[in-house]
Amino acid sequence: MVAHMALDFDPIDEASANWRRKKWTAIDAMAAATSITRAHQILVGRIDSALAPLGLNFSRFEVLALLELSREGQLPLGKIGDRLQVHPASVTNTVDRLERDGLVRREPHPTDGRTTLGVITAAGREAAAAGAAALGEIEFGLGGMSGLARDRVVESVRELRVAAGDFDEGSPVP
Amino acid sequence: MVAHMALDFDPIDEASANWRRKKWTAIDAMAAATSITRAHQILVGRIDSALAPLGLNFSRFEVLALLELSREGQLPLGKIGDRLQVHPASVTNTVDRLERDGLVRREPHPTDGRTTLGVITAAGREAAAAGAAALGEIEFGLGGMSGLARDRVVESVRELRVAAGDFDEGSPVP
DNA sequence: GAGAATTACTTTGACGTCCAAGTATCTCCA
DNA sequence: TGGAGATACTTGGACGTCAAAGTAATTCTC
Repeated sequence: MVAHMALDFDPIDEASANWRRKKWTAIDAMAAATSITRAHQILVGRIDSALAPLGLNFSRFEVLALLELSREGQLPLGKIGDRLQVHPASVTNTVDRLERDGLVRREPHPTDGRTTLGVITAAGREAAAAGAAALGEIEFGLGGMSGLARDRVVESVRELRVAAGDFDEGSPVP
Repeated sequence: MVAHMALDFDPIDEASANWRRKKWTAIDAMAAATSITRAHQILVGRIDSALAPLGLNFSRFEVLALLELSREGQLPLGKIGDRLQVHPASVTNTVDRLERDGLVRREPHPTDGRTTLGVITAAGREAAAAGAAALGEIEFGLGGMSGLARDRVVESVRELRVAAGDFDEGSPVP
């Protein structure tokens, strides 16, 4: 984590004022984008700190959780990338480390020679549960954000995710 | 950018359902954290694409914009890190590249021998303006998110930023 | 006023992400 | 059925971020 000095003003408000003075455009968008960037930074810092004692970080935990929650405890690496929206090379890298730590193992796909399956191990299941507990404990780094604000973030970002083509609209809330 | 397949369901809704089934906790927080993570990913992708033709990326642009908006067009590197909330080593790295491209130059601080100033050059000012225009054009990657949603994100994240100690509360909106 | 502590920046190393290119396998279709 | 194209994963390179250690200069303190 970065050691910061607390400012005596809201840096985003100040940036907005400066941009306005400079007559730059899309100031509301700038403020929102900066907010999301900073929020992400705060969350990753808190989450990685909470997972570090378990030998995990957010990426590794996401893969473990996805496998743990899958029906068979295994998924093709490509499927993992699709679900987590990360690059295939990142999946390879993450699974390498999980495999090195004995939390996941690779297996060949029974019928498709191109495909590699990531299979969660018993140790992996334990790590996933421990990670979920640790993250629940710290509310996924969202401490300080109200329930209403959390809901609004989810709703607001859903608009963006739909626009980005993450999924087809109109899916029912389970 | 990662090439993704559009899913026919909302992956966050689905994850929430799975976590509920597993009796894991803080599901609302998980959904909000996942939303912020994904939003950040979408924004960075769009923003970096828009800035790439200018030889910039978001980090570099942020430094340039900060300098361009500063009173003297120059700031100590440490100040830059404080404002942008990035690690000193990252500032060094970013300024290295900006300096290599002639958009910023380093100068010794006139009275404090420890301090290095980042000074924006004429080319840097042009790049900052061009970057701001390019980002305004794409609304900072927020295309698809309504004005109401953007405002709500800013408000919601402000709670988190205050909790994280980014700044002292109660600063007036300029 | 000399040494200790602090501050500012850089360097080094570990890790994560992406792109582009490479290898292996499968699918499609003439 | 055999080759072109698509698909799945890995590798190598570039870049960004952070932590920790190193260097240099300033400030504090007795």
